[in-house]
Order: sequence, then structure tokens, then C-alpha cells
Amino acid sequence: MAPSPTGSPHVGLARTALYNWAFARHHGGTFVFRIEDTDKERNTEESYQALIDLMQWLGLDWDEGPLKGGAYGPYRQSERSDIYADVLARLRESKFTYDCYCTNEEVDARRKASGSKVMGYDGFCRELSDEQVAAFEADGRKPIVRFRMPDGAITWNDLVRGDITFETEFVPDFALCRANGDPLYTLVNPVDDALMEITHVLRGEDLLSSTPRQLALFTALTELGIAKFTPEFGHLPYVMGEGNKKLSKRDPQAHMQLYRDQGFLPEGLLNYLALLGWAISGDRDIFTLDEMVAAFDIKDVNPNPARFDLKKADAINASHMRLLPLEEITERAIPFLQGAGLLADPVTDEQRTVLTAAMPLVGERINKLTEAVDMLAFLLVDEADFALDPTDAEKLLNEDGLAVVRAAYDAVSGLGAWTTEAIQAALQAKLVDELGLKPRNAFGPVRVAVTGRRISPPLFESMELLGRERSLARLQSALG
RNA sequence: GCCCCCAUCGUCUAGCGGCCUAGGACGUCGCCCUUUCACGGCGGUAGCACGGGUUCGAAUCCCGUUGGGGGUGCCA
Repeated sequence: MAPSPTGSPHVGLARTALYNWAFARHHGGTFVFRIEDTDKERNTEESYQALIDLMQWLGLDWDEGPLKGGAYGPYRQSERSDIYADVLARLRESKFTYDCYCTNEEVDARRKASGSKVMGYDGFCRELSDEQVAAFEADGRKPIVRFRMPDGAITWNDLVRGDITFETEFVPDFALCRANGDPLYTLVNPVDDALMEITHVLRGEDLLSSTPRQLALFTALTELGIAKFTPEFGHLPYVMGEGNKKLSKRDPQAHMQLYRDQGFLPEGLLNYLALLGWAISGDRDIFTLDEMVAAFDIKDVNPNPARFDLKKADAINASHMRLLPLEEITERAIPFLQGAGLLADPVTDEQRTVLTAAMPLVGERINKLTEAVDMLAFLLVDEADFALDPTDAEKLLNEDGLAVVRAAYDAVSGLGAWTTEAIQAALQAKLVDELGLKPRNAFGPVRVAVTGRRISPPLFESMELLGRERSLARLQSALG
């Protein structure tokens, strides 16, 4: 796993990480996490941090990599410059590369002139004479090192797609470094794979067409004694977004942080991500990470692209929510409640008591952690800050609704015991039996008055938890 | 343009020559449960892109077409 720290991590990256992790764990292998940060222009420290945070949140632990170290470190390419400089020098002395002085403009001009259909570099500098080199140097040009693609075809057996062949006439000689000497992905990726003794590479389909270049470079690295063997490659299908386009970083749905903020469970999200290209069996799609590890076989990965479906992601997450014990849901919801200002940090004993009493009512009816905030706000909020949802109030607290609220107030204001049973009996008797209201019409307005929203935990229980005083006060204040 | 990849319900998928008049899940629709929401239960809807082969037999193998996607950088 070797992501580049650009932008915020997206779902395709997370799915790739998951498959790599599951593959390594399934086979008892080593999961290597490397940071591919050679592009100083695009890589950021924030992005690097976000990557680490994401992996940790998801629980995809690595055996070698940043923060952890390992036998082949460092694991950030920005810290490996000396290694690349050394390899580049050795490559440059070999027959596998040549110095190239061309500018893009010159290459483009030559292609236009020749009418060639092949894009990319044309090999102009492959056989430069000493005089030509001297002339370029005299001109003040700095060369880059280009890899000399061999003739013929390059075939590999892709772990997810089977045999793939590229004719090298369509694979132009490629640059290994910038004019200033900085190494490029084309060099560092294979070099690190070789040096870190990577056996298997699972990566996005977008890297498919760069594989023949890497394979060619690997033969060179092997001959130079730098690589001991060539890794196997598996190219994972894209995760598509709306409109059947590769999920791009510009797509808000693409960002993992969004799901974390929305209160997705890592296990739920991971389960959903696993489904994007893989199935544990024909009739089952809810499973744990451990179950995935036990069953994961890269051969079973489906090569066709998958659309990211938020509805299904929600549903899968909801299933995992239901798998969690109530205490666990509570613990995980607490940071969200704190974030909303409903709980202190640390949670006070009093708040803890309320939470313990209330969570049984909400634990089963929320699909994401953030929904706990909506459900519990009416209970945890400071009374002074309590406010009715404007839309719901307008809808249900009309003239009829207020009449219902008044009747409800009359029914419960004199209640002896403020219990769920007593409240229910009183309201039932007054609103349904006496006034002949449908339960829906009877309890709706009361619910809005007491909880502020049409959607809430069960009404009578909520009123008991809220207490007599606050409940009556809210009914009263709804009446104006 | 050229190269490469891909092709089963709206979506994710099972299927690896007969078990398929194609199974599951999400969605959607209807019903039940119900004090809202959610959960849960029951039922329905909907698909092998097309055309040729191969074979006794094809969703499954081969070829082509069409469609979709990606690559084509001194980005990764």
C-alpha cells in the first residue's frame, strides 16, 4: 500500500487499503504502508496526517511503515532521496537508460511533423552523439534520465484480471527524474518495491498502463542486482461516483472524512467498501473484518468498476450498528454528543445517568452515530436553549394541534406518579378515548411540544426521562 | 486518434458448461407491526448489452459489434 498524500483520502484509497490489508492478513504476510511523496508540489503534511488518521480510525494496522518503522525504512519517499540518487546513478551508467535533453515542445513538434499516432516520447535522444550532447550542454540544457523500453511485448498475469499484454511500441521511453534530479514515481515505486521486497502489489486500475514500464524497469533492477524478484500485480477496479465517473477528489461523496463525520462506524464502512468488488458469499453481505480476512481471496475480486451507493452504505452501517451492544453505541456516540455541545468533556455523572437511561430508547433506532445527537438533544440540552423545530412546529402545532397539547397538559398535569405507564394511560384516556383522536393525531403535537421534533424516541418514555417539571413547562410554553 | 481494461436486476453482487423458468443485498412498491421515527416480518418489481460461433447443452468458453471506463506528463 503506497498512497500519495495529496488532498483528503477518498473512498477508493480506503478500499485499496482494505484489500491490501485483508490480503496480507489472510496470507499471514506483512502489510507494508509506504508514503509516496515525491511530488513536492502536490504533497502536504496535512494530507499525510489525514492518511495516518484514516488508517488508524479504520483499524487497518500496518506491519511496516510510518510511525512503526521496519527493516527497510524509512517509509516516506521524501526521506529516501539518497537511495534514489544512488540507484539512478547506477541506472544511468547502465545500458537501460539514456540522457534526454528534449523539451516537451520539441517532442510535440516532431510528433506533429511525423504524424505519429503514438503519444509520448519518441526516443529522439536514444543515440545521441558526443557532439550533440556537447551542443546541448553548451546550450545550458540539463538532461533527464530516460528508461529505454525494450522491443517486444510485456505480459504479466494480473492477480485480478489474468494475462495482460502491452506491446512496448506503445509504451514510450519514460522519464525517471526531473531535470533538477528529483526522482519520479516511475523510478521510486519500483525501486522501493524492490528494496522493500514487496511480493504483491494491489493498486488501482489507473496504474494498469504504467505496469509494463515498471516491469521493464524491474528487469533492469534485477540485472543490476538491486531487485531480488519481481512482485505480482493486481489491479483493483475503480470506485465510481455519480454519472459513472471515477470518483474524483472534487466529488464531496468521495471523501472518507465525510463518513466519519456523519457517524459511520469504521466496521460498517469497511464492510460496505469490501462489497465494492468482492463478495464473501452469494447470499450474505454483512460480515466482520475477521470474517473478511478468513475468506478474502484476491482471485475472487471482480474486475469491473463499482458505483458507490450511499443508500447501501447506510444500510450496511445500520446493520453493524445493530450488532453493537448498547454500551458500545453509547461510548461511540459520546464524542458526537460532546461535539454538539450536549455533553461535557468529560461527561458528568449526572449526564451519564441520563444517557444510560435514554440510550435504550435510541440505540436501536439510529443508523449513524450523529443521529444520536438529533434523538437526544431534547433531553440533554439546557432548558434555556431548548427550541422547537420550526418546520415541525408549523406543521403540527397549528390550532388543532395546540388544542391537543392543552388537553394533554390537563391530562398529565395532575398525575400522581410520573411514570411511562401513568403518562401513557392518562394521555390515552384523554386524547384517544375521550376526544376520539387517532393516535397519530393525538401524540404528534405532544411529541413536538415536548421533544421539539416530529422524530424522537418514544414519547411516554421521553416524558418520564424529561421529568414532570420540564415536560409540563414545555407543553405550557408551546401553548404560548 | 492510439493503447489498455470492463460488460448479470436502477445499484453492489452470486454464478466459474447442465443444479438457472438466474440466487442474495440495497433501493423501490404493497401489506403487517406501530404513539412519531427507526427496527422487525411478509410479499411484489426488476437483469444475463447485441450478433456470430464452439457444444448434446452457454449467463458461463471463443470472435466480433456496441456501450462504458481509464491511460496516453520532467503527476501518481
